[in-house]
Amino acid sequence: MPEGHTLRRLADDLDAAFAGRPVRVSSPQGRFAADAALVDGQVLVGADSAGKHLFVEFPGDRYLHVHLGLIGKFDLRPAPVEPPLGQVRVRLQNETAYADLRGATQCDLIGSEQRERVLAALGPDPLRSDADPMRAWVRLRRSSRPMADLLLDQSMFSGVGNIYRNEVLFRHRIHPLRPGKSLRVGQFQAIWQDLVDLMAEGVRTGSIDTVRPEHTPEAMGRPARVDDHGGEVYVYRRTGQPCLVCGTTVRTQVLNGRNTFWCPRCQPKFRSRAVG
DNA sequence: GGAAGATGACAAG
DNA sequence: TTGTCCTCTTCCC
Repeated sequence: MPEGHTLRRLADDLDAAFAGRPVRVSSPQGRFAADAALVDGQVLVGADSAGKHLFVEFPGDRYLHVHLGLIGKFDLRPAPVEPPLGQVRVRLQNETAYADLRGATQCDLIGSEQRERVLAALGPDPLRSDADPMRAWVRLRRSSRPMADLLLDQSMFSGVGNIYRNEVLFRHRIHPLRPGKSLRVGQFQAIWQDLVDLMAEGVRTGSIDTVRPEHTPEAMGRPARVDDHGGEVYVYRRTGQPCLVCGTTVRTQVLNGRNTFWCPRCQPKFRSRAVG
């Protein structure tokens, strides 16, 4: 489930398990073998995340840079170490724990200059206290692109993935196709603050829960239900089911290759501007 | 047992 | 817009 909160948790967990001690670095699958040899046995300095990127630091200006993509996983387990199962691109291990990376889109050993380049390409990250949302606003307020599109653009907001974007649009009653520039600054600020809160909660719990207390199963007298991804949501992957708020059937459409979900009643189509 | 799909991001046309 | 990469799970026969 690689959205920003997943990467932040992963960075924190890897840091707790490995930082400050020598670590064995290997590539059972082989694709990372040459790079692994360069840092094998060194002290792991620390792990950090930015947006959906993970950086594991080694001495001598070296960073293991990982992007999990759609299907990547970095599984951390306590010792004893088990033989690698399947395609393990990278394994980190010490006396107390080991972590296996599989299916990542990106996995490279880079220097700080390259790392800076990656960071520079990212928009403000709702999980970082030093993020400046106005950087996103100045672009968004001039953009005709749909909000659904803008929210997934990592140079606009980093760390936001498909679940958070669909859910935050629902929570603010904004139609996915509504152009960025039609938003008022107050709406933008509310969305940003909501992302900050929701994603911080995601880091705490490890799941994406977006349903407000007044709409929970208990409050609405519905049977309890938890989605595949471990939390409760309003619209994400709820195609054809009744909206939790108004009962209207949740709709879906592929937009820019990504599944988009919304409630046509709670998120009414914006009025097109009068031509003239 | 095999196809399809998935919380992502690219390049090519 | 389409194709491609990467791996695992779910669904259908």
